[in-house]
Amino acid sequence: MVINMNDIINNKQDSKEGDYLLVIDGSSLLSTQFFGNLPKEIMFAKTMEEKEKYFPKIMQTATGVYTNAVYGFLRVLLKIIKDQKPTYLAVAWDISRNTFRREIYPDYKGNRGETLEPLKDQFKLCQHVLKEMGIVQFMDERYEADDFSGTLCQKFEEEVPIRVMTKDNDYLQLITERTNLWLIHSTAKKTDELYEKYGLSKKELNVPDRTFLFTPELVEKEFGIEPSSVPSLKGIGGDSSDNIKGVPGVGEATAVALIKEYKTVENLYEILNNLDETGKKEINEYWKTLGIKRTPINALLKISDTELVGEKAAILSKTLATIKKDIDLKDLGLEQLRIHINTENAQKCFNELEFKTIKMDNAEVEDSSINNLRFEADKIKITSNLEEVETLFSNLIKLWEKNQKKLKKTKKSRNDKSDSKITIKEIKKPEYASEDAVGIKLIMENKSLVGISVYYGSEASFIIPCEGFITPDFLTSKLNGLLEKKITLAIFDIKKYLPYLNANEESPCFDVTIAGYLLEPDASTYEYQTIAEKYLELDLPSEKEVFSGQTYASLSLLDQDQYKKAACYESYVAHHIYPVLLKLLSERGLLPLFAGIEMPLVYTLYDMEQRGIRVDTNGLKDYSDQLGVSIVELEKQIFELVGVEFNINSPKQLGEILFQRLGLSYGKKTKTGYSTSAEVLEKLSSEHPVIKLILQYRQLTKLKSTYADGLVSYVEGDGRIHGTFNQTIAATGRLSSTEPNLQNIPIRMELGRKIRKVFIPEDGYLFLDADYSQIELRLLAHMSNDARLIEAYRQAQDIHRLTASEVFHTPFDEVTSAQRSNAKAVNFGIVYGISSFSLGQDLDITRKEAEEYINKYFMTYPGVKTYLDGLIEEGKETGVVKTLYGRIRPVPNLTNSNFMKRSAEERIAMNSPIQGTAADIMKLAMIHVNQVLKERKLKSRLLLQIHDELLVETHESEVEEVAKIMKEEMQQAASLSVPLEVEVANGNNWYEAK
DNA sequence: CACGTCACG
DNA sequence: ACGTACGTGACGTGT
Repeated sequence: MVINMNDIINNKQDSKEGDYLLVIDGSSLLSTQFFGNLPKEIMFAKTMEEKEKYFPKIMQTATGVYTNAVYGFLRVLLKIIKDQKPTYLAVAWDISRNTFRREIYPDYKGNRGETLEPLKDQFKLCQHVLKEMGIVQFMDERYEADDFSGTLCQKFEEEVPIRVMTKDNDYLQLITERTNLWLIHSTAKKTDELYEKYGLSKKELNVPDRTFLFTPELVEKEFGIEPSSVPSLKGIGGDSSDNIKGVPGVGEATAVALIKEYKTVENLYEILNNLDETGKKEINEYWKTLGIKRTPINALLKISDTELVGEKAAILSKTLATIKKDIDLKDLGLEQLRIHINTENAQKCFNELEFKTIKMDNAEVEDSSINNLRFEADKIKITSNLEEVETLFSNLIKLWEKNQKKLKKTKKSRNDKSDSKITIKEIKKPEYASEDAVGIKLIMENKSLVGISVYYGSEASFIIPCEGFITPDFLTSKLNGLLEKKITLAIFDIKKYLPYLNANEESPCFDVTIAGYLLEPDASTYEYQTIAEKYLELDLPSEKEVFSGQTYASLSLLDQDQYKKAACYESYVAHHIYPVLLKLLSERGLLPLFAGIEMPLVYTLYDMEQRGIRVDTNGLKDYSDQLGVSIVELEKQIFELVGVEFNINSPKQLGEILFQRLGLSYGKKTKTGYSTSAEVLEKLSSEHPVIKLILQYRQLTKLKSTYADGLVSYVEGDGRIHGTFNQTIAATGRLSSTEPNLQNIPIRMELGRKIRKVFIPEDGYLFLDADYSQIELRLLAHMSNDARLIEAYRQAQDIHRLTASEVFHTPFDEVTSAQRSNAKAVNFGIVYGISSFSLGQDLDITRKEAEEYINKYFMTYPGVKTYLDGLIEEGKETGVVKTLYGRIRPVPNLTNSNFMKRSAEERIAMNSPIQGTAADIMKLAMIHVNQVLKERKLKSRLLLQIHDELLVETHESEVEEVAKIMKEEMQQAASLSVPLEVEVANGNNWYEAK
């Protein structure tokens, strides 16, 4: 049977979305981006002098040209071109205040302050860049951006639908069925609230971030008036931003109510001017029914020769607020606005402006070069014939060898450029072939191998189901044969297949999933579909999509064509992606980390999972029963106290009981109701005796469901739990543990801690537990190179006490335990990327006091301050922060205009290098410990890693030797400017060994 | 399937 | 202008 590869690789569908014209109010967008990308010190500063102090912190080029606004503008623009895909584009600018409106009203926009110095020149700069990019722009001394926008709308809306992007709401008047508005808000929250209010999905509407899509209907719903009434509304109510006064004495609410009723200024005065005294009284009464409180009729009818009041003011204000739609644009045609970005010029500008994180190719504005992968008409052979399979493999090996010879001839030796500051101790590690790998997929069903798919170019691509003479063992031996020939195999998630793949640390196995993870550690998945799309620009159906609809539980996987497809896709992508990822890893300095840490670690983790950890199932059941008894008792008492039975586990019901039935004072609220978190409840514990019981109940049910009962279900036939360690989840480089999570077994509370007694070693064995002492703070000392912190650790001082002594101005020996524990919180806070707000909350002190602590801390350890600031700087410049071993963490939001997002990213930038380096070091230690144990043929085995702790099951006869190995390997995993301390303990269960 | 809550480093 | 600590995973509830 032969499958044509064209049937398998579906072409990317050219989803033809509707053409439309996008008109951007450039001045609006540039100024919002300017303010959004200012350092927060400037936002907080009150006086101009204070603001100026921080101008040097604004993004600028090496020569001191401010670029923050232009940067933001371009990012937004390119993102829109990519995501919202406009067909035509025009940008309109305000370039002068001397517009025709000033001729009729000299105070027009008279209330505007001076533009901030750093923004001034960016208008011209931005216009220059757009010009270079080939984007059509409109600007003129006499007209404003809105007049050009209005004119463009008028001219083209019959030809093509239009979107106008601005932050000024006087543009609302331009809205029609054909012309919609993207109104820019300063915060995402505002827009989200609006979308929620009207039950709209941002995603479906496909709108840019922080903009709300206004249609005529939505204008009507939100403001109660039609778009065309907007100038009249401003005619009455005025517009403070443009210094349009409206009718003096009439406020905004009244103006809205009047325009809602009369639509235009003219209609309103038509009636008002023809009223007699009784008519005025009647209309006053009528207006009251419209919700108009203070009667504005006198103000509306006021007449004066000297002042601008009443109708005269209304008419003038309306005129000023009316957008001009008939500027003569000569013979401008729509086609002249079609987007054709001159990418070369654009990239040149970006380089000049030193925008390293904006690349033209982000925008996908050009037709991405036709993907040659799509046109391969490769053939996949499916066979379970022994003879055929043998031939396929031997042909594959011949082909490989031929290709390698070719490659070696043309290839210059690759320099693994690495900027990691520490060399990785020599261990066994794989050597990968240049640019060429065999893509392999092992097809599993119920944890057994049912076949493999191999992809190696058109001449050696096949699927082999396990049938007849083709056994799992046979396939294992064939794959092994490839590895012995040093043939590089590219596979997704190798650890999953190690039962059938006899690979070890030195095998040239390239785990595509892990490579994807190192290149982009905060991605959500690394499935073939995602990887193919990201790096090969190839659109494949995901495994899920392939399977959807037609799976037959009764049939074995490989009897179903769609399973074959998915297997083919995966080996196909693995093969094609190898040279791409290898190059990227090399370019980004990630190869030493990949080959020296992550790949060898795969086998260590596999060993740990295979070994599993023994559990005293009876002990676990007893523990569960005891908890059960206490829970029932607590339940009874709680129901008695509140006088009604309810589900205590339901935050909804509990909230209603506590805060409505019992009337307790609620603190926080969540999206869905009252918060009943432990934090909130603890503050209430004096208000009602039931609170303490509820907290106890929570504690016990958690222990019973998650730990006691939860763990029992994971114990396998051998009396052990074989959990999974995930290597590609945590964005910092840490491991994660699932099914079950063995990294969050209780320890902080005694009751929970007791559960550790059921984790027991094999008969004749003991547990050895080793943990790094304060590894993150020590790394902070090393990485910041702060003299004082380093000295303190070299002298083995109590770091929390030292910090307390300095921060609280107390002699070292007189530091109280409360001071020490506060200082400890500060130390932690620093590692997490501190904010005074949160530290204050944590310590229950004011924000100001917390800020004092932080300031004192930074005065004590000035190197730390410099280091942390440097991390943010580095992140802004390069888009990533790095660990000592070169592991990267993207931090794209350091320039986000949303304060919250930006601040969160700053904390990430400060924390990730530290947390990540600790993870790197621990991983190295694990590989070493595992390797030494095996080399020395010891019976002891590594079982668990809990971030800074290792648990080993040690044979009684080996305790001392293994304790020494652990301590030494962990301490020597990295050589830093401060010592790494490791504490080792042993015991007959996990409780004792800690 | 999202959310709230809580367990760990 | 925003209302937060960094990094995880499992459970129960309620849509």
